[in-house]
Parts: sequence; structure tokens; C-alpha cells
Amino acid sequence: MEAGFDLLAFFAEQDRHMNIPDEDIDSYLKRLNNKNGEIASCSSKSSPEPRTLGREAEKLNSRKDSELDRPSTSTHPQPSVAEELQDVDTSNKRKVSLQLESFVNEKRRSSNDNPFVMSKKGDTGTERTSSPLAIAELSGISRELDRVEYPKVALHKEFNSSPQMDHEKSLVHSPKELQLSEPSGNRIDSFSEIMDIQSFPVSTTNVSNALKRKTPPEKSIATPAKKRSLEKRTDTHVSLEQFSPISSFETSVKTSHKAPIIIAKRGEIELLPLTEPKPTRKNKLSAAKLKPSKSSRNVNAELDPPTSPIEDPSISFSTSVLPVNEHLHTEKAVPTGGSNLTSEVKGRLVSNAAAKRRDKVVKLGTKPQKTSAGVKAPFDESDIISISPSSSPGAQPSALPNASSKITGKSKKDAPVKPVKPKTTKGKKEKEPRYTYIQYAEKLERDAERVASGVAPKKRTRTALKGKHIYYVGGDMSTASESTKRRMDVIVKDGGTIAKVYDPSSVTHIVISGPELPVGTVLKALSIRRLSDIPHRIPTVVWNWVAHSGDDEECWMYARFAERIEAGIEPQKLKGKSKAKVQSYADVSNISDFTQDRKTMQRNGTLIPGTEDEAVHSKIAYASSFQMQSSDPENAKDSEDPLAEYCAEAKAERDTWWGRVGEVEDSDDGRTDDEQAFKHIGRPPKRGWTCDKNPGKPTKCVNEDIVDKLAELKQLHESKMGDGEHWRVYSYSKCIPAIRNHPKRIQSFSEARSIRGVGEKTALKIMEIIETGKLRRIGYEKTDDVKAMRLFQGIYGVGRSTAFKLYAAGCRTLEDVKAGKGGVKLSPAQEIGVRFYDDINDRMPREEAKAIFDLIKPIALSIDPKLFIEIMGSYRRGKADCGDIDILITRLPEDRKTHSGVLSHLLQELHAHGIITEDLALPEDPEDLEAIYRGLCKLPSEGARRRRIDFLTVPWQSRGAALLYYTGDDIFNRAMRLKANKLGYSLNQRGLFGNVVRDPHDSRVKPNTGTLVASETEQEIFRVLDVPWQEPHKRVRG
DNA sequence: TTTCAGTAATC
DNA sequence: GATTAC
DNA sequence: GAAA
Ligand SMILES: O=c1ccn([C@H]2C[C@H](O)[C@@H](COP(=O)(O)OP(=O)(O)OP(=O)(O)O)O2)c(=O)[nH]1
Ligand SMILES: [Mg+2]
Repeated sequence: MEAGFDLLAFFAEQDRHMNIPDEDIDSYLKRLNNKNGEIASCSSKSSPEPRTLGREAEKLNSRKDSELDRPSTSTHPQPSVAEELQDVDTSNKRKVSLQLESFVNEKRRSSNDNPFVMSKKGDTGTERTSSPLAIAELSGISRELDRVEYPKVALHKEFNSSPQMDHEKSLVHSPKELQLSEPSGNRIDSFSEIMDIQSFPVSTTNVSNALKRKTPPEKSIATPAKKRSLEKRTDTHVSLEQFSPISSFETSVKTSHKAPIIIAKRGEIELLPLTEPKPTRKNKLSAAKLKPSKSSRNVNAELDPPTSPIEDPSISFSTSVLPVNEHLHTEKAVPTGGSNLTSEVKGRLVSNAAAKRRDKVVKLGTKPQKTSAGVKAPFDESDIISISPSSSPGAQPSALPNASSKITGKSKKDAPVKPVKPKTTKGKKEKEPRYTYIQYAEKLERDAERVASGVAPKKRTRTALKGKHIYYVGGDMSTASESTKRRMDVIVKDGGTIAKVYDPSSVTHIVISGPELPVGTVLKALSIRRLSDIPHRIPTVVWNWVAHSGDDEECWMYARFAERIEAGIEPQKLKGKSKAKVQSYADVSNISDFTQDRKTMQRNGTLIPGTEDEAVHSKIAYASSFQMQSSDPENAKDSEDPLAEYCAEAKAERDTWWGRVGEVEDSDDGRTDDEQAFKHIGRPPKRGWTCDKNPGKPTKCVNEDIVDKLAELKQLHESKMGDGEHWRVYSYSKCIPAIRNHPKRIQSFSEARSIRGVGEKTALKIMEIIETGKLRRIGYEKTDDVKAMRLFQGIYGVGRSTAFKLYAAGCRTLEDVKAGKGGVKLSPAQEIGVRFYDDINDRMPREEAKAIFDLIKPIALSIDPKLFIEIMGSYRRGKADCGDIDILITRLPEDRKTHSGVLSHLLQELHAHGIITEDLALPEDPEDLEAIYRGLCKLPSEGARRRRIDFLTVPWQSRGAALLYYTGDDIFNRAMRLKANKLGYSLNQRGLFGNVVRDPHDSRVKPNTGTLVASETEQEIFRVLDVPWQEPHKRVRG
């Protein structure tokens, strides 16, 4: 810890131990300290309170304590945006990020000096001085630096920063100086705290609390404010569970990794305890108390997210292997107390199993347990590794409240009102002459004639609309907006013909721009008074029918008006094969549409123009209308706020548009109203267009390399998933698509940080990728154990817990698992998972999903022709490949009959047909309107592979919410639900509920289920939540 | 320092 | 109640 | 891991 903390040396060492992910500086220092003096010495000198070795381990605690004690202590929430970083030296105000940025950028400029490259030694002195932190993992480093330099400060509030400051200066220009402007000594603490927190969010609280408890005296120190929080936890006993969850898993794994031999050996015996966690867990918990000092130590290990395998001493000790790490750990461990280690390890394992995934749970959940370490000590082999999840009947939520008719009615009413037609465009002063709908139709007609006569070149055409005479309603018929014209072009291109006027006798289809176009506008355009005036044989569909289907049989899916869903359906046809159509009931369908993919594939060959454009246009229009209504001139913000905040939905959407818009713009100057409106809304850099990540195009975005790297890292974390990893993965899930959507190549730290979801850590990683083309962290994380974990988690029904058990049992390959090596037992579903490992882990081409569904649907309809049955999930979102087939089934209970029991019959039939081959999970009550089935299926063909298939049946009135849920994607759903929460609602697959009373203590507890606000259509829900309507293919956030 | 969606099936 | 999955 |  000497003054000379050498970053480079630190890095070098890191690299040396390939496996050490980002070793915490704490660990590093500790090691150094131990070698030299002792922690004790360190602590002694720095702090009066001898917390024993705990010091370091307890950095968190200390921090906390200090914070508590201090009156002023307020952590600085991260300063949000910032100004520029001018005189770093003079003004302390600098924002951390800014500094980092400047540092990084600076480095970049000096070509050779790449902050991310360790090899180059660089004048440490200088560098540090200027901006030490910057270096990767800086947060960690900075933290370390802080500690090193100002151990006292960090540890004790008593000391003020001032004294230490000197030290700092000598060493490093303390980063802090630059960073925070805190006047009081706090600043240091606060700074470090922030960093620490970031590094170890989840565990922090638990640990600290736990520690505090353990050290009663200190605990008392806490200030009132903090106390509160403490108290909360206080009631709960500190238990291993509480903190163990943090990283126990990782640790153990890693450890084992390091010393595989041991594991293998002991696996059967020692690991066994793992299996028995549940039952004994509680008892075991008591153990925690037993090991006081140790606990602190543990904490450390646990805390460190980026933990290195090596890190965990605890296990390694027990196992006693690891030559390499040994010393490191040993040192740590020693202070802690070896004896405890054993118990600790065990405890961890146990706790590991018990670890709660929910953050909250951790807090509340385990209150009662008196932890007792001793418990785990006794384990016997009897508990073999049982791999399956535990069970229990849990209370089941009651069926959703039906009814809601009122709501429905209401909503419907609203619907038309809101969306006005911003769409109508009047004039465009563009080069292209202004056309009315009729004029443009005539123009197209003339063009067609020329083509026919050979005068003009014939363009590639689709034949989907051949023979169809379509009357398109885009709003105001006196003007054909760009959007309208494009769509008319598409119709013609697809083989259809445009009806210049609405003539019921010749028109075959009426296509309406979108679901937001008011009924009144449509009636007016058709010059009729009621919808019923439209002949039954003429379907009234939304544009997406043209864009995505064009099939007469699917008209009902795109019906603009629920009351005309069956329009266009020929009775005989219905009955013939499947009275399919009849059943439709699909207002649901409005929403539904199948994919862009199709779209993309079919017409998009042409790339831009065509449907996609259209889609874009229309989208823009919708969006505009929403925004306008909502309020404001503010546009961008406006649109963004609502959603963006909760996720980035709106933002993402918008981003998408930009791209599109740009494209449009270029291609045709004309701006329609909507476009203008859109523009007004705020169009950023016009730039998006060139390569925009346009949904339809697989085009790699400019930041694809970055995305790839981050995705790779994310995957590694997914494999580890030691509790905190869960959220880390969540973060990656959100920032990766955001980066992908970023219109331009990221070039600076600040630019990276400006992207929603990208924080300091990620921004640094991005910079590293930009600079070096790689991410060291990936190498550190990519260890054999992680790979094994990943392999096991690929088994259906095997998650991180089970994977670890398998690993602990000595399994390293699927063969091992199949052979039951180490006494592992798999549940039936897991066995199937192993058997069809490859099939289940592969994704199927979209076409195959359709093929399978095409076999299933008729069978289902033969059971009940009135069923609504459609493919959801990634298929509906238009993905080209599907991980599984998600099928939604419901039925309008009009005739007093329901789909109850249909699932059972269907499954039976499918089994008989050999389509469904294995069951993974059966519905609890197949007769219930709400049921879920999971299984494997395959095409009848010879070499057909097994595919995952899920069925979900829901009551008719929940169809909107179910559609929303089942369409996903998952990140999108979570964002929606999060927003709903913030608005005081609760959204689930059954509906959007209001007046939800949440337990103040635990927000998850909802004493009342709330009152149904919306559930029949997706639009309703979007509307209530004020989320701009998005087609399924746009709902991609992951 | 807290929160990050909400639910079902299995054990 | 924990785990896994959607 | 990010945001509040
Ligand atoms: O954690 C989850 C997982 C899934 N879903 C919803 C959204 C998702 O679209 C749908 C179907 O799940 P699935 O796992 O099949 O995902 P997918 O979107 O269909 O993708 P894949 O192609 O992998 O099947 O269930 C959630 O709400 N939360
Ligand atoms: Mg799916």
C-alpha cells in the first residue's frame, strides 16, 4: 500500500493471471499488504479502531460507518451531466465521467498511449497525476487509490480529508480532487463510495448490514438516518443467506475451477450439502454468526463482482489447492480465520442454493433465520445432488377478474377519438406535383398501362395482391400524402389495382392507413354513413395487411373494425378447410401483424422503398399524432419522456424513425404533414439514414463490433450469473440494443455515455474496444468453469444453481451429466433437455415455425372452428429465426362456449399426429381458460429436429394483454410494466390494473389486485400508458 | 442506497 | 419456498 | 451495471 501503488503493475499482474477478471484493487492491495506488513499494520496506522483484518474487507462498512457518522455525509449522486472539464486542477467540480472522458480521449490522441494497453509502461507518475483513474476499471482503481492514499479517511470519519490530501497529492493527484467538489472530508469517502457501489451494488447493502450487525458496537454508531435503514434489516438476523448470495456462487465455481481436482474429489461429499440447502438451510444460517471476522472477509470476496476465480479464498482454502492463488487467498483467509472458512464455504454453498434472486427478498425474506454455521457442517452424502427445483403448491392467484365490459366500451370509444389524422397531407410543395388520391391513382394506372405496352420497363412485382381492386383510405382523400402515394405504389407493385373511387361493386378490399384513423374519416372517405353499409364481402383492413400479408385469409387479422372482422370471409371456404375465418374475432388482430421479416423478405428485396418505408411513414404519423396530442411542442422530449424513462422504448422508436425519415427525405423531398410534424418533433442528426439500423435490414450497424464484444461479455456473465450478475446482464440487455441503434460510430467516452443505459463502466469498455479492438475483460471471464456452466445451463430446466451443482458434482460435459456422474439426478424435463440439447439450443428458421403452425392450426380449428389461434413471440415480431413456437389460443365466448378443454384435446391430437413429441410442463388445470403448456414438437419429416413449443390459452377478455405479453420481447415487456408501475398501474398478461395498492414495505406485495383498466386490445394498453403505438416488429429492445 | 416485471410449473 | 422459464 |  505504499505510496507507490502502481497501476501498471497492477494491470500487469492481472494479465499474468489470465483468469483473474478484474481483480479488485482491494484484493490486490490486500495481497501486497499482507506480504509486507499486515493488514493489521495498515489498519492500525490508519485507524484507531482495530477492526482487525476486517478493515479492508470492510471497506464498505467503513465507508458506511463513516458516512453514518458524518453529519454532512451525503453521497453525491452522480452529477448528472456535466459541463466541460476545463481546468481540472483548479476546479474540483469535475465530473468523474468527464475526467474519464478527457483522460481517455487524451490518451487516444497520443496514439501510442493507449490507456487500455498495459504493456506500455508509460510514465506512471505523470499519467497518474493527470488522470489516474481513467484507466479501465478505474472505478475500482480509484477506489483503491483512495484507500491506499487515504486509508484513514476512508475508514474513519474522524479524519478529515485535509490531512490526507497531502498524501494524496504526493502520490497521485488524487482523482478525487478532480472529481468531486465536496468541501468536507466526505468527498473522498463519497467518491469512493460511489465507485464501490457501482462495483458492488447488490451485495453492498447486505454485506454492510451484516457486518454491522456482527460488530455491534459499530453498528450503534450509525446515524439516525441511516439507522433507519439498518433497523429495517436489523430485525432480520444477519445470516449467511443474506450476504452469501452475492457471489458465493461465483466464488465457489471459480474456486473449483482453480482446483478442479479437489472438487472432483470432494464433489460428492462436500458438495453434497448443496443439495440439501432448503431443508437445512435455515439451520445452517446460524453458522453465519459464528464466524464474525470471517464474515467480513467473506464479504469482500463476495462483493467483488468482477471477482476472479482466484478471489475466493474461502473455497480454495477448504479445498486447499490452488498453488497460484494460494498465497493470495491464504493471506486473506488467514486473518479471517481458517476454521471459519470451512464453515463459511459450506454456508455459502448452502446459501448459494438459497440465495434469493430478488433483491428485496434478500432483505425481507430471510429475516428470521438465526444463522448458524454449524449446521451445515454436518452433511451427508445422502443428499445427493438433486438437481431439480423445489416445489410447493403455492398460492395461486385467482383468475383474473373478468368483466370489464365497461372498460372495453369506454376504451373503444376513446380509441377513435384520439388519433386524428395528422396524416392527411395537403400539400407538398415538392417537385412531384401535388396529387389528390384520384389523380395519383390515375397516374399509377397510366404507368401500369405503359408497362403493359412495353413502353416502360417492368418492375419486379409481387403477386400477392393480384386481382385485388383496392380502395385505400389514408385520411383526407383530397390529397395524397407521400405516405399514401408510397403505399399506392406498393399496392400496384404487388399486383393489385387501385380503385379510384369507392365503388362497392368493384372494390374488393378497403385498406385503411392504420388503426388510429377514426371511423368517421373512413366513412367520409367512402361516402357512407355506417360501416354496415359496406358489403360483407369487402374487408376493411389496415395497411399492415398489405405490408405483411396480402392474403385474403388473413384479412380478419388486420381488420380495422372489430365488427367487421369477418368481412371478406367466404362462408364456404370457412367451413371447408377450416372454418377458420369464421372464428376470427380479432380485433386482436389489428395489432397483429406478422413481421417485418416477411415484409423484408418479400418486398424488401428492394431494400428501402416499399413497405418498409410505408411502415415508417405510417409510424411516424401515428407517433406524431400521439405526441402532438400529448402536448407539446417539445417534441423530442415529449415523446421520449414517457417511455424513454422507463426504458427506451420511445427513444428507440424514435431513433428508428430518424433513420427512416432520413431515408425518405433523401429519396423524395416531399414532406407530408406528418413528416413535418415529425420533423418538428425533433429529428436529430439527419444522419440516421445511411445505414441506419433499420429493422428490416440486417445491416450491421457501425458499432457492431462494440455490440459484439459487449454481447459476448454479457453472455459470459449470464453463465456465471452469481446473483448480481443477473442485474448486470439486465443492464447489458438494455444497453446493447441502444448502442446498436446509435446512428453513428461512437467516438468518444462522452458520446458513449450519452447513450441510455451506458454508464461509466460500459463506456470505458466501449473505449477499450474502439482503441484496442478487444476487451480484456472477456478473456478474464472466459474461463473453463464459466464455459462448463454455460454448457449446463443450456440444458432446458437447468439454471445457474443446478449448473453449479452439476459442476460441483464433477460433471464437465454433457456425457458426464447423462451418466449421472457424481450422483446427479435430473428431473424429467431436464432429461429431455439433455437428450435434445442441440435441437433445443438451435433456433429454427421462421419458415419452419410457420410450417409447424400450419399443421397445428387446422387441427385446433377442427376441434373448435371458432378458436383464435396464432403464433406469437419472436415469430410475430418478425424475426427470421425463432427459438421456439409460441402459440396463443383464445375464443370469443359469444355462443356461451369457451375454449375450456380445448388445449387438452389439442395436445392429445398433436401427440397422435406425432407433432408434439415430448412434454416439458403441463398446465395445472387444462380445463381452465388460462393454461400453459410447454413441450417439444417436430415436423413429420424424417430428419426433422425437435423444436420447443409453448401454448398459452387465455380468456377472451384478456386477449389484448396476452397478445402484448406474448409478443414481447421480454425487455420490452419489462419496460412497459415498469412504466405502468410508475404510473400507478400494474401490467401483466391479463390486463392493466389500476388502483393497485402496494405494500409500502415490499412493493411487490399487492394487497389488492387493483381494478382492471384495460386488457382487450393492445392499443388500449399502449394508450393508457401513453406509449406510442408500436408494431410488433418494433418492439425489440433486446 | 435502492430498484430493476410479473407470473406459472415443478420440485 | 426455490428454481427455472416465459 | 445503470439510474435515480
Ligand atoms: O422473461 C420473459 C420471457 C418472455 N416473455 C414474453 C415475451 C416473449 O416474446 C414471449 C415469448 O417468450 P420466448 O422465450 O419464446 O421469447 P421470444 O421473444 O419468442 O424469442 P425466441 O425466438 O427465443 O423464442 O414471452 C416475458 O414477458 N418475459
Ligand atoms: Mg418464442
